[in-house]
Amino acid sequence: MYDVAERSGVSIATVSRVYRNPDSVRAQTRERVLEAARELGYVPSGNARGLASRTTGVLGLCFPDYADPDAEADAENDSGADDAAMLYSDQIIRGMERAARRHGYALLIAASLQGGPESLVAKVAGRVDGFAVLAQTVPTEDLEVISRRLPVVMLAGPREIDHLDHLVVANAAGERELTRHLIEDHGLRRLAFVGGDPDSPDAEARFRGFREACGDAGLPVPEAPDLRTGMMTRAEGARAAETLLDRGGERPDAMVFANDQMAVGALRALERREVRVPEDMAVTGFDGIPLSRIVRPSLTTVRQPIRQLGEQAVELLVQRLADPSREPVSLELPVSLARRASCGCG
Amino acid sequence: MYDVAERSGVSIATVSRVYRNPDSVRAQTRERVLEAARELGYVPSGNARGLASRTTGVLGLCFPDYADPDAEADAENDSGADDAAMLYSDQIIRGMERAARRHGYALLIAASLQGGPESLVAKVAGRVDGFAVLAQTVPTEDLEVISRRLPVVMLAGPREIDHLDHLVVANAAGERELTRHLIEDHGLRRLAFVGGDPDSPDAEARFRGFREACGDAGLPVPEAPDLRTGMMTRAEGARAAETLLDRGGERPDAMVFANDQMAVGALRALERREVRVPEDMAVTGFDGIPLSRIVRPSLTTVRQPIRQLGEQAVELLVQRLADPSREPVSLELPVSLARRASCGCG
DNA sequence: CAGAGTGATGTATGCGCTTACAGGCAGCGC
DNA sequence: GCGCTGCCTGTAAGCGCATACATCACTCTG
Repeated sequence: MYDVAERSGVSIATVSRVYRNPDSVRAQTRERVLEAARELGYVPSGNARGLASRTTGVLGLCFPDYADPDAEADAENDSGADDAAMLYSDQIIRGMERAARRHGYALLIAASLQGGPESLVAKVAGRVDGFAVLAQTVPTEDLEVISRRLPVVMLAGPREIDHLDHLVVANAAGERELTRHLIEDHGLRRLAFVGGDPDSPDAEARFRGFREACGDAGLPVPEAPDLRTGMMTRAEGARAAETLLDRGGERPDAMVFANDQMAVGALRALERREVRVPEDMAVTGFDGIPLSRIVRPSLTTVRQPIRQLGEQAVELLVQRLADPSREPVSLELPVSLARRASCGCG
Repeated sequence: MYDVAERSGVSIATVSRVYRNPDSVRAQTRERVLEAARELGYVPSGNARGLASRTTGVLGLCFPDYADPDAEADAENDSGADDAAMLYSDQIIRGMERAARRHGYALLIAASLQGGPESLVAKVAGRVDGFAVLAQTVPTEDLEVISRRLPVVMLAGPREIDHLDHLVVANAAGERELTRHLIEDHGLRRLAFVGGDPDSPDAEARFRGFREACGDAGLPVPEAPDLRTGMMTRAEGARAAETLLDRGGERPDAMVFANDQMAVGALRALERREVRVPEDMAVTGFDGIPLSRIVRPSLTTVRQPIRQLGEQAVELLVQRLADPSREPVSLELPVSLARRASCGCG
C-alpha cells in the first residue's frame, strides 16, 4: 500500500479511501491509484484491514469431519460410506454460502478435529465475525468461551448453551406425521423403526416422533428402535432390512428408517429378497435427499430443509451482528411430508 | 491479550508464547495464562496474528455462483435445476477441505460475483495464503494481478495464465475411450452427442474426445454436437432425448451425453417413450455421480475424480507455498470408464 | 566463588491498514 | 480583501499480535 501510494503520488490514506470509499476521492486521483495498484500487483491485506476495522467480513462453519482425512480415498469405492453425513454438510455449506454471499460475507469452513487451543475451531473463531456449529462438533466448554466474544449459532442437536441462537428442524413432528400417515391412511399396524447411532440427536428425535404417533394411535409404544445401525448408510440399511426379514415372529408391514440413505439401501435389499414394496412392505425414510425421488419405487419421506437451515443460520448471525443485545432464539424449521410410492401413495 | 497478560501477571509476549509455542513456557505459568484466558473468554485475533506473522493458515476457493442467491429457494422444487454445477462444486469443496485440514489449513470459500476491487474475490485473496479458482469464475486480469502476490491454482478449463499451476481432468481422453467402447465393443454406428453450453470447457473437451473416437473408427466426424442444451440438467437431458427421437431421419443407436445429469434425464424420457435401454438405444454420461450407479439401467459413464481435483489443488498450493520458485505445472488427472448397463455391459 | 551457560520472561518494534483530525485550497458573499 | 464553507488530501495514532533482543534468575563447571 505504501508502494502504491508512493507510485501514484498520494498518501496511504488516499489509497485506503480508494478501496473503502471511492466516492470520497477525486476521480482522477482514484484512477491514478488504481493504475499503480494494478502495475504493482497490489492485493489489500485482509488481515490488516480486519485488524484496523475490527471486522472480517467472513462467517464460519464448523462441521463434523465426516471421514478420516488420512484414509485413502479409493476411486473405485463410490458406494459412499459417508454419503449421509457429507450430503448433509454439503447442503448446509451451500445454504450458508448463498446467504452469506447475499450479505456480502465469505464463508470459512473447517471440520473440527480434536479441541485444544490450537485447533481449527480456534482458528475459525479468530478469523470470522460469527459462526455456526453443527451439533457435537465442538466441545461445549470451547463454545462457552468463544460465544462470549462473537455470535455463535448452534445447528441441530439439543440446545446445550442457552444464550446461543439455536436452530433445529422439526424431526419429531415430521416423523410423527409420517407415522400417523402410515397408520391411519394405509392401515398399517406392525411398524418397525430402524434408528441409527444413539448419539445422533436427529435420529433420536425422529424415534420420539415415531413413538408419539404409535401412542396417538393406541398402538404399543416401543421402548427402543427395533434395530439400530451405526452408520446410517445404504449398506447398513440393506443389512437392517434383511435382519428384520429374517427375524422370527410376525413380519412387519412397514419399515420406518431414520434417514433416506438407509431406506434406499433397504429398497434394494427387499427387491433382492423379492419382497414387493409397497404391497408387502411399506418403506419410509427421512431427509428428502434427491435420490429419494429417483429410486423406484420412489421413497416416501420427510423433506428436511437443510439448505434453509444454513441460510437461516446466516440470517441469525447477521441479525445478531446488527443487534448484539437481541434475545437468543431457538427456532424449529418446519418439515414437509413427501407421500410417494414406497408407502402406497402416488 | 493485554487483559489476559495482566490478569495472569505476565507479559503479552508470554501469553503469545503460550499459544504459539507452549513448550517454551513453564507449565505453571502456562496454566495460569490459560486459566485467565478462559475466564476472560479470550479468543486470539486471527487478523492480528496473520498480520504479524504474514500468514493466515487459510486456503481459498472461488467457484461459480451456481444460482442466483436472490432467487427464492422453494422447498417443493427438489428437481435440482442447478444440481450439476452444485454437485461439482460440492465435491471440490469436500476434496479441498479434506486436504486442507490434513495440512492444518481451513478453507475459505466464495462464489464469485461480478468483479471490481471490492468483490468477494478480492476479499478471499486478501485473507488466504493461496487459493484455487474454478475456470471462468474470476476475470483473467484480476487473476493476473493477484497471482503475482500469492499462489493460485486454476481448476479445469483452459490454462489461461501460464505461470499458474493448472489442473484438469482428462475429459477428452475419457470421452474418447468411452466412445471407442461403444463403437468397437458394442458395434454402434449412429452416435448422437448431446453437448452443453459452448462456453463450458469441460463439455467441449468431451466433445473433442468424441470426435477423435469417431475419426479413429472411420466414422463421419461431426462438426458440432448433434444437440446442445443450455443447462446440462436432467430436465434438459430429457428434452434432448425427446428431440433426438422426434427428429426426422434415421434414429441414433446411442446417445452420448456430456454429463450424467442429462443422461439420467434421458433415461427417464426414453422409458416414457418406451424405448428400451440398452436394447434399442445406448445411453452414456460423464462424471460418475452417485446417481449414475443407482438409476436403472445403471449408467455407463466416465468417472471423474472431482474430489481428487480438490485435494490435488491443495497439494499444489502447499507445495508452492513451501517452494515458491517451483516451476508451474499443468496436471491432467486420469479418469476411468465405468461400463454399466446402459450401454449393454454389466 | 567467579564466570559461563541455560531457560523463562519482559521490552519494544512493526506487520498493513482504517480513520479521526487537521490542514490546504478553491469559490462564495460581503 | 476577508472570513466561511466544502471538498479533497495528508498526518498520525492505533488495531492485537509475533518475535528479535535484552534481561534476569538460576545451575553448572572448574
